[in-house]
Amino acid sequence: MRIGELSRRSGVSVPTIKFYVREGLLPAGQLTSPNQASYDSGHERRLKLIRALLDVGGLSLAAIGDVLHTIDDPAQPVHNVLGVAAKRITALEGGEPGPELDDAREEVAELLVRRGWRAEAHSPAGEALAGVLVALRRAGHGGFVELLDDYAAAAEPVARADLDYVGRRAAREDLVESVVIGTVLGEAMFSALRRLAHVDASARAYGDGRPREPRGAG
Amino acid sequence: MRIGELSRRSGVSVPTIKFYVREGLLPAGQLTSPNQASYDSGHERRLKLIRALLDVGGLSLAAIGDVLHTIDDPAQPVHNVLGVAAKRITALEGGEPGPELDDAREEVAELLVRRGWRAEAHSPAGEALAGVLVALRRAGHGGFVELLDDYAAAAEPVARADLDYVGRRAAREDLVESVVIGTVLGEAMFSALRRLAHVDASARAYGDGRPREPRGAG
DNA sequence: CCAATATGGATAGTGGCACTCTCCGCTATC
DNA sequence: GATAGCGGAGAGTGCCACTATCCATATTGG
Repeated sequence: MRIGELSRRSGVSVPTIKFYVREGLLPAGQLTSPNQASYDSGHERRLKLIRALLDVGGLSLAAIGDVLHTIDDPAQPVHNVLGVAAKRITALEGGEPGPELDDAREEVAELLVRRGWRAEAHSPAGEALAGVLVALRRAGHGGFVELLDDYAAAAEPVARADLDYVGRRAAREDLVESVVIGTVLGEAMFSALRRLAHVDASARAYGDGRPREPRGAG
Repeated sequence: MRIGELSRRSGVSVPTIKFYVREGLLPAGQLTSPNQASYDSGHERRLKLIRALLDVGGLSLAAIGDVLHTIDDPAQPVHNVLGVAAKRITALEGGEPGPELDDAREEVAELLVRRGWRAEAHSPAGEALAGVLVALRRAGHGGFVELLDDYAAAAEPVARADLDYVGRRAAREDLVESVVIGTVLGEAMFSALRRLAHVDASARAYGDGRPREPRGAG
């Protein structure tokens, strides 16, 4: 197909597709003449992945480029792809160093031990968590940190479900893509569900005129 | 205190504080002379809240202004504050209408019935979820939607913990602020935990028994 | 065959965002 | 009385994700 059809199918304008090719996010089409090229379903798929990561995942084009580059490198082991995807979701670069941050890192390390998680406190995710703890305390809501274990307990089955989904993929290309999609869009999915659950819990707690009803486990 | 000290305490530069005042995010200081004003701990607290929502929560200044305006309006009921906070987290404006989106909305409605959640499918959170489902399918990973119930089950205890934390606040100002902090930073906290849990699950599934590889190798 | 449209490639420009700079006349402080 | 800081306001900056324009060439429909 030519660029016009690719544009129609993907919902991305022709100039934007050209822009993505220039930026190295999308491979150029196969040239059939000096100024004609053909694109295939791989281009369409890649374009949809870019738009999902950009629009729903909220990643920057630079971050997306990083992720795609890792996906396309067949030498990269799968867990590296996960690492890059996770790293680029949050651009939270540590924050200001200081005793607050050191304490938060220590707390993250303790949490990992407490839960027996095989992860490092200094990994990007660990740093992001420490940054959140610091921000909570700085904002005067250090009490919220008490929920850390509740949150961690909820994160475990989610992560298991994610890995289970990824594990069902056979082909490497499909696998690494599902890692990225699962990491990024899974986050958006959970966030939306959490907010829906908030609405529910808030309706029950603060009243919308209807009587309270107990809910299953509580 | 004067603006210089406020800047030192909050870590926000003087021009940026002035900018926030101009934009209506921060109330002006109490004028003691035509060109002298004094700021108090309330300003400091508000400034730290702004930075937390901006740096960690990833909200835009416009969204933060919206949220703060709702917080400051004593007539606003608490669940409205939650609604505004939830609404402004994701700027996901519905996406393109079409049969895909209608189907996704229907799916969200069914989920709400299935779980007995008192929330509306057409709420911002419901729309956001529908948007994620559409994006997953468009990206060729509709299978990920199978995890919806697993995710929802994990979201319930998280939402309960959030509301429980909020419920322990007495003063209205503290309460609505904790709603915002909990909604926004809680999301960042869970995301970081989920990624840590991924690392753990991935280490067990793909790297078990082997020594950890340094990042970037491969 | 020819006009209208589409294409690849490149450079330059746009609009939004979150600041940041500069200037002014005035005030607090050493 | 010199110096640093201050409140206020407009203009400028840098980054980001496009978007517009231009050119020579290709394809397409009549």
